[in-house]
Amino acid sequence: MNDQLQPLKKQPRAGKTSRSGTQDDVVYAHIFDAILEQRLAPGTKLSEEALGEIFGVSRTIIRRALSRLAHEGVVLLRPNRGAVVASPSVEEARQIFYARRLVERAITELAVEHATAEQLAELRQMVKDEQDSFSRGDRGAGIRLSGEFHLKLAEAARNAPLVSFQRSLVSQTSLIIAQYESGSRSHCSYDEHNQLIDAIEARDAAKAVELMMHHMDHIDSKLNLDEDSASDDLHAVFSHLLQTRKKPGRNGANR
Amino acid sequence: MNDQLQPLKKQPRAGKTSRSGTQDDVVYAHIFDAILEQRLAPGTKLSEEALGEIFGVSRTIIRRALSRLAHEGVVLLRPNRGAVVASPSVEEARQIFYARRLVERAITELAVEHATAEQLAELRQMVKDEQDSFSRGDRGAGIRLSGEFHLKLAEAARNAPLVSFQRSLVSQTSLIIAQYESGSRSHCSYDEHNQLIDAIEARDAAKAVELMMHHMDHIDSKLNLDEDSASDDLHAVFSHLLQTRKKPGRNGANR
DNA sequence: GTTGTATGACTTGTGTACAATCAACCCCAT
DNA sequence: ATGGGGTTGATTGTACACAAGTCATACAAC
Repeated sequence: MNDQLQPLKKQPRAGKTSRSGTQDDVVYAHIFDAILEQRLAPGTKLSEEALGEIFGVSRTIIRRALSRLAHEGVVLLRPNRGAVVASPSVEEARQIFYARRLVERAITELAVEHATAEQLAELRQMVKDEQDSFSRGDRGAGIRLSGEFHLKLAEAARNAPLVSFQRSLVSQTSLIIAQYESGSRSHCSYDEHNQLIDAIEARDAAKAVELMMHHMDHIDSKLNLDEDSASDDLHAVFSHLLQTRKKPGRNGANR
Repeated sequence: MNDQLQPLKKQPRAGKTSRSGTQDDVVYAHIFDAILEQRLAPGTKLSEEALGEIFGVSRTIIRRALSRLAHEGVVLLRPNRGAVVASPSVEEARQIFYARRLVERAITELAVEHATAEQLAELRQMVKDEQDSFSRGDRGAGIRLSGEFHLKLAEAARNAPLVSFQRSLVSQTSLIIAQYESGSRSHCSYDEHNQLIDAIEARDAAKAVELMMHHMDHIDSKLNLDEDSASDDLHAVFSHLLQTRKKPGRNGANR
């Protein structure tokens, strides 16, 4: 279970939430990334002690990071029963996508109004990185960068509450993609991202919003959130209840 | 400073977030309420030890509650320097109101679509309670109930992410009102709330949204967020920098 | 063979002690 | 008198230890 978490390489990761660098944030960022890159599957149990050993900190720190992740909706904190990576139901996914459309529309309009040349350049760089990752075959990094693109766009909108809400929505979307993705088609086509930047740079709000909505359509058309995916089998139907059924891999526990 | 916090009366408060009752939630709810009722002014220092003594729990619990409040934006957590009640700047207030308009519009549309008869009844009851509080002269409870009305409406919209976002926005709005309210006029006129319920019950989305937007206009027209409020006096201008300037009452330190 | 129950191991919840950090204060020099 | 530097006091950050709860296994009864 825990071999999916790389043990704390100190190198200050690039475009991340790496702020003052209190170990608190480091742990948070690593788990957050692991989820965005889908190295942590929905339903995975997150043991406090195991994580503490991996990152070399006490449970206190882990606990704070988990509680923060829980508040953002990517981790489910069950009282007395520990934390698991959230596994959104179809209904939850719908709600998240609804909220995301709402927020992305507002963000796009605000970005058209407020985005600076510097921010646009950063966005273009991110799209390039994203494209590189995909063509390099690093699907995980690609998905994460795609998410961070939408987050960066929110920052360009200059509205702090929307940014924090967007952070939560983007990471949950990543989880949903992990759970419900149908084909192996590429996700956020970076081409759409580029066109979006063009429209924003041209200060064409109507076109930018239209592109963004189209982009949203694309994303969830790639998922099968239709009921049929539910009628698969009992195990899948109640996956959000069981959470984790497999034993914690006794022997070779931690490395 | 701490005489503004009532020391944990066990009586299970009525329409509140009082869930499973783990002391964690109790502390959170009490501080949250105190802020919504404006018994805790923006900028007030929230000492962990003092709160722990007041509520009869260890700092561990207080710390969790504070971190949760910080995530919702009503408390500012300065590293190594403790927590204070947030004091939003004019710019932050603008951003919050923008986001709130966005969310309230969506919530209203969804509520028109999803609200059950039972929920509408609850909403009407809340408006009545709110009206009672104001006419009873309990301005604090009135403001809190007014905020909880908007929260309840969000729940009727049946969209979990929006509810949690709305919670954060409503409480921050309460702080803004505390800081920037001009006259002593009543706040959310409960009459507007009632008309809103009527429109929702009639499933008239257009009218409901119009009423809600009008309602939002009313709320921030009562504030003076215009620059002039900035030129008031030095103390107000830099309140977000100083946070707490007064000495900790040397001698009779705690108690 | 299945269901219900009890015991044991393990995980999480909470309190407390110690270390690190910051703010205020005082003293001294300019 | 004013500004700088070190010291003191208090508050927060982190780790650890114990208490409480949960889950799993084994055993007994039906």
